[in-house]
Amino acid sequence: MRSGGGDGAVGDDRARGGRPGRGDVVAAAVRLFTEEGYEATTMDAVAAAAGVSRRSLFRNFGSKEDILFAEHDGLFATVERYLAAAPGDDPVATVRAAARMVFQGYVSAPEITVPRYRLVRAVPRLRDREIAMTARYQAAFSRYLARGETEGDRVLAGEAVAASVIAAHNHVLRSWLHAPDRPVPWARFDRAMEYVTASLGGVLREAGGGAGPASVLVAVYPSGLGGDDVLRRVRAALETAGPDAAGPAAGNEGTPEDGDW
Amino acid sequence: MRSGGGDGAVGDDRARGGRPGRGDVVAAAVRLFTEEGYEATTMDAVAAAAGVSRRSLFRNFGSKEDILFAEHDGLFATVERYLAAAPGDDPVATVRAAARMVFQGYVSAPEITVPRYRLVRAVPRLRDREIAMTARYQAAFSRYLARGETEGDRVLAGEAVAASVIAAHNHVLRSWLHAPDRPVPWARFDRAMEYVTASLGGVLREAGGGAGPASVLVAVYPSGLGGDDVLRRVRAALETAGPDAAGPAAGNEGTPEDGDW
DNA sequence: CGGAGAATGGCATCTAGTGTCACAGTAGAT
DNA sequence: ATCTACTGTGACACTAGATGCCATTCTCCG
Repeated sequence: MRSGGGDGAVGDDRARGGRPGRGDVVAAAVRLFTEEGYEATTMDAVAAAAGVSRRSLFRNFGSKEDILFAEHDGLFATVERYLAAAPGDDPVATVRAAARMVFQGYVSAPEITVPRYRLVRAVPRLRDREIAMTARYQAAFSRYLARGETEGDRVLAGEAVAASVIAAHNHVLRSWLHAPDRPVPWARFDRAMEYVTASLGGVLREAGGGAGPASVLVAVYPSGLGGDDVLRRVRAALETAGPDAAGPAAGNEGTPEDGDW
Repeated sequence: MRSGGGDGAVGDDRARGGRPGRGDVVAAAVRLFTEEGYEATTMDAVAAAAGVSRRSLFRNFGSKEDILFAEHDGLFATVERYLAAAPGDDPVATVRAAARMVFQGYVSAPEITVPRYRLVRAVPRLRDREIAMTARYQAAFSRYLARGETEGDRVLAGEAVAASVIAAHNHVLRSWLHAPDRPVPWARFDRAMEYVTASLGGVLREAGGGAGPASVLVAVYPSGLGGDDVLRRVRAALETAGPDAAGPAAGNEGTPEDGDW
């Protein structure tokens, strides 16, 4: 790994020589939280370790927790744009693909997600925060599956599917987080998704066959983005296979490379 | 409604003339939160309105949020004891009954749950807290359904069922919270439970037929409780049909009395 | 009545989070 | 190249949730 960190998939805004960027701050905070404990680490300590002022910390991250969950917002925004732009012909498959994007977002930034997972398991406050994050995804899935309706079995079915998809996602994700050095269990992920959506999704699937796991590149970007930027981000996503915090990007060549089934 | 409040199903520990009990404090806090907003209400204001000192507030409730979610802990403990003592012959039915207890806990204390629902929808911090609470139930359900196993399809199936049950519970609960004056939709609740567990629960159901909705009184108490206490609590539960904050109790005569199916 | 134990109140203190203002770095216009 | 408008940063002050400490009060029981 490089010396000071800050060119990974964390969020590198010119962290070369000038002021420390978001990535550096997050790295310093994660280190302090891990070494000295989350509660015991004051924001002054984080500010000092990161080389910024305490005020700038709050300005750029909002709160102490948000330092750990900063990259989540970009990923969530990407997922929401994906759902908004997705065709409605096979909603369950769309949600499954969206969950795949979330999973991809986790496994492609292990420098953050792995130590954060340890912290989340230890600190109740952070655990609640993580749960609230996944609940946001679940709510987005439910909204998409409901498609305007506000009452009836359709809504209930959508919420059940969304909950099950999130549960399956978390199930596979946890198993990976326990041993992040092993290859990413894409096969197990797809199998789990298949399992939870096979039975429950019946009500929602009105057209289009089952359609196996999608192994295509999915990229969603803000509409007001220049062509060069899009090209650059797609290339970056293909190379590093990971989204950065500043700009949303999700790249993934989803060939199952797991050997356990 | 009585003058000072405090004899409902909130948690009345001798709130007659002496010091204000938990129920009075919660009632005062809910009133302030509703009238002046959650963030705008300081703990000093709550302490003054409830007639206790600020220090005692924190001592008895732990935090500002916990004032709103105080009764949840008792209900959760009851559910956990119920799961621990339940026979394992039909785990899905057991979880369904546990969800019914939770639902009962909500609908039997509308003086708290209804205004809290309004607050939860408005204040993000409280929304996260509510989500974390339901996640605790979901985790308890998953643990019960996993029954020791830590890997494999059994665990995934259990987590999916737990997530779906919670989703169905929340679905019906929300619809009731929007119009709490209408009769409690027990029929819709049972139908939703039936729906989400019919397809997914197959893996987990190994014995015992479907077994329609249980319409029996379920009461779980700590083992170190005197016979008189048990009798008194059962009677109280039967009369008020609601758990109080100090002691866990869940009463419910579950005859479907809803007219919409 | 009196003492033991628990609950309460008051005080000091810590820390997350916010508002405000002065200052520095930067891009664009003349 | 200089002025200017804008954006980000740092420093200070302040609010409020939360905790530790200790004296006081209340309650239960012998």
